[in-house]
Amino acid sequence: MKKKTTQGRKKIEIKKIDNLSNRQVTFSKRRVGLFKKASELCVLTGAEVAIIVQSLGKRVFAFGHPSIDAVINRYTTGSASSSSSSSSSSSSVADPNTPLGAHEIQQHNRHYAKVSKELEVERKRKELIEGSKLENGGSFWWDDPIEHMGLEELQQYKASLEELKKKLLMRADDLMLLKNSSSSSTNLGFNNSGDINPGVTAVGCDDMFFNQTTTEHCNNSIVPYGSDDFGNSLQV
Amino acid sequence: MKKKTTQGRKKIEIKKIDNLSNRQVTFSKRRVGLFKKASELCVLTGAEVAIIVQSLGKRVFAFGHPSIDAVINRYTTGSASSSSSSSSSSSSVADPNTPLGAHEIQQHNRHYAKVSKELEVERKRKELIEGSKLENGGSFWWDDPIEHMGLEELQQYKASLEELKKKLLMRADDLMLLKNSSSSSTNLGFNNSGDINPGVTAVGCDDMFFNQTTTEHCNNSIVPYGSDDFGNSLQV
DNA sequence: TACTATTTATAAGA
DNA sequence: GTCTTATAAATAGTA
Repeated sequence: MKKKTTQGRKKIEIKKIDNLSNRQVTFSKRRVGLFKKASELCVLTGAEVAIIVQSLGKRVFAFGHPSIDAVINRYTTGSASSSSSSSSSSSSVADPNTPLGAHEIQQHNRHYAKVSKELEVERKRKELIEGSKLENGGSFWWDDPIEHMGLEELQQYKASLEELKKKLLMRADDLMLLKNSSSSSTNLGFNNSGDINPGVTAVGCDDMFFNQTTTEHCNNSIVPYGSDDFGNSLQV
Repeated sequence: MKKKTTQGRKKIEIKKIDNLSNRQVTFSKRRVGLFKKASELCVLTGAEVAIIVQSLGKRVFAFGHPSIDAVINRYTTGSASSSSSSSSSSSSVADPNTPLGAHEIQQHNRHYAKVSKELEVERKRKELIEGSKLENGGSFWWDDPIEHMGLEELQQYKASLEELKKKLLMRADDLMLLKNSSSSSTNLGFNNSGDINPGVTAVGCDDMFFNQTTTEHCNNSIVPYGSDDFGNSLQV
């Protein structure tokens, strides 16, 4: 018969743990837990995940699927951000002791700028939606992100846009005829008669093997991370 | 008294979820959980964490404390070196554990909150579209007969049309951009040109959202994130 | 979404 | 670090 040897888990407040050793213990436990969660997320949903964790003691732990560098690289470069200058020499930076090249940093910066810009656009679009959603319930199909469309969907999308354009032109003509009181110079017509878009091609995503790497990097030593710690759930 | 309304959580095998929608749901849930765990780890132990998650749909979610870039940078450079260059403007360094300053983090959090909400809106909108695309059929608000409109109504109508036009133009630009940007990179000669209508190839891995969060239940110095200061206006 | 019944994660100890 | 235990949290399936 067992007696109650411990009081079991206690609820804790999410604030910095004062006691150093407790903090370290919690760090270890939760780091493992975090990585396990991450690996499960990868396996269950096929997502790609990269995690970098640095303890206060400067020890660095990393998790990545399909690889830390692949995910980070894609994040920093944004994949399609190629513009002039620097080549596509996206070398994977595997070792934390290997400094980023100027190219990577530039890419990174570009990416950041790009994302910021996108956010800006997104925000504006949101405002537009907010302002005019009454007209049709807030949903504009033409605002659908084309990034996620397949070929068929895109073609249909394009056709729809063109039809819409036609309608708008007709409508504009009607308006002009009926009431030509416009003070603004905005003309509703699309003076260019070209296609909105002849087609969209995207860079293919290279398929990745399912793989997981986890490493602990330490300033003075490298501690291999036992795959058993959380790799067990990764059995494929 | 409650009756047993659900059978509760079931044990699942850690293997890829076959059903797409289930997979998506699980992804969303677990991503949130993962980020929460990460934030707790940060707060409890003062660790620095960066997480990048890419769904199969190529959407990117990122978590970082004190900032994604800072952590990644440190990882890639292998040392605690400086900032992530661009974007950082504030210089208020208050907490030793947050080199970038709470202010910047706060900004990031706002950013994150906004974008999250926007994404939420976007998703809802998409659902609406999916559900009512056919319903609307050919009758959109801009098809309303203007003949019976009053002056005021007409002017508003015109404004709406102009806004619509703007949107369409932006959309067209987006399409163009995507098309152009995708044909770059390692062009070893097998670009899909030569085709009058290049067509569309499945989405590339480019567009992404930059999300950063650092827990909401953090009341100390790290992330002074006022609960719901932002979400209010976005409720649809 | 929101809700539960369960499974998991984990805080304290040993 | 490991193992135990009681309990807090996360979450799979459902309405």
